Amino acid sequence: MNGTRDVYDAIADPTRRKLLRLLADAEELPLNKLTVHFQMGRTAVSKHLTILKDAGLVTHRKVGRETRYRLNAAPLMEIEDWVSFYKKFWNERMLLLNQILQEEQE
Amino acid sequence: MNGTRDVYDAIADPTRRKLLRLLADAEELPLNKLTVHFQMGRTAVSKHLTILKDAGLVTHRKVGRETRYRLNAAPLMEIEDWVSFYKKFWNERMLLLNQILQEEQE
DNA sequence: TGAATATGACACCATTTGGTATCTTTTCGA
DNA sequence: TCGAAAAGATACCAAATGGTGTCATATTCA
Repeated sequence: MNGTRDVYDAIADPTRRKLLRLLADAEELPLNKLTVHFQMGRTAVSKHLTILKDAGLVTHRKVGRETRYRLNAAPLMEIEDWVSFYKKFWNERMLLLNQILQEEQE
Repeated sequence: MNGTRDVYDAIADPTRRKLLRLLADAEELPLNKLTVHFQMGRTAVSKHLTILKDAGLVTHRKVGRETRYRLNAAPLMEIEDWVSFYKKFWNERMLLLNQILQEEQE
């Protein structure tokens, strides 16, 4: 099911962010190749992939006896949109910081 | 305690994102003014604010009998950094989509 | 002073989360 | 053809999460 899971929720877990990164670097990877990079068992990794899939961040296809996963970054646009709203605040903060530093110099 | 809580984790909850937005629009707000915007009780909102505080996304100060909360957007830069890495993927996807649409037109 | 307001601090509870182990099915390859 | 590899499905469990209600404390103000 797509869009079932909140994207914010999907990326909250460090394991899932690492999975996204691995898929970003490798185009397409089966579960067992992904599992190697973690200390947890195959079932746990599979669950995390299901969550990513439910958020639309990952697609999969069966090839022989393995199911290969692929990154779909599109849903991350929502995060980008959301966070961009707050840019002005940390920019304002930067301006304030610069102002303070400048005053100290004088 | 600052930096105690993962920023990704802090923004995963919709209530907490709404809190950030309310603070973004209002500069400074006490707990009771914030609580009005939610269906849950005061204690629950307070807990969410503690989580935001632990992630460094919020500061607070006591004024009389109320404690006023203020947005600190700076930690969101980490999110911005993280998500910007994936921009190229949805851009590539866009390019691919445009290509397909163009082929269909011909 | 005394009531009402604002909040902190707990104790408590149901549900979700993130992991495990195990069993089954499908597929590969010697 | 038969054993091993890959993964799905499921049951289970401890801990975290997101709420609640209640009591205590500090502060305002009539």
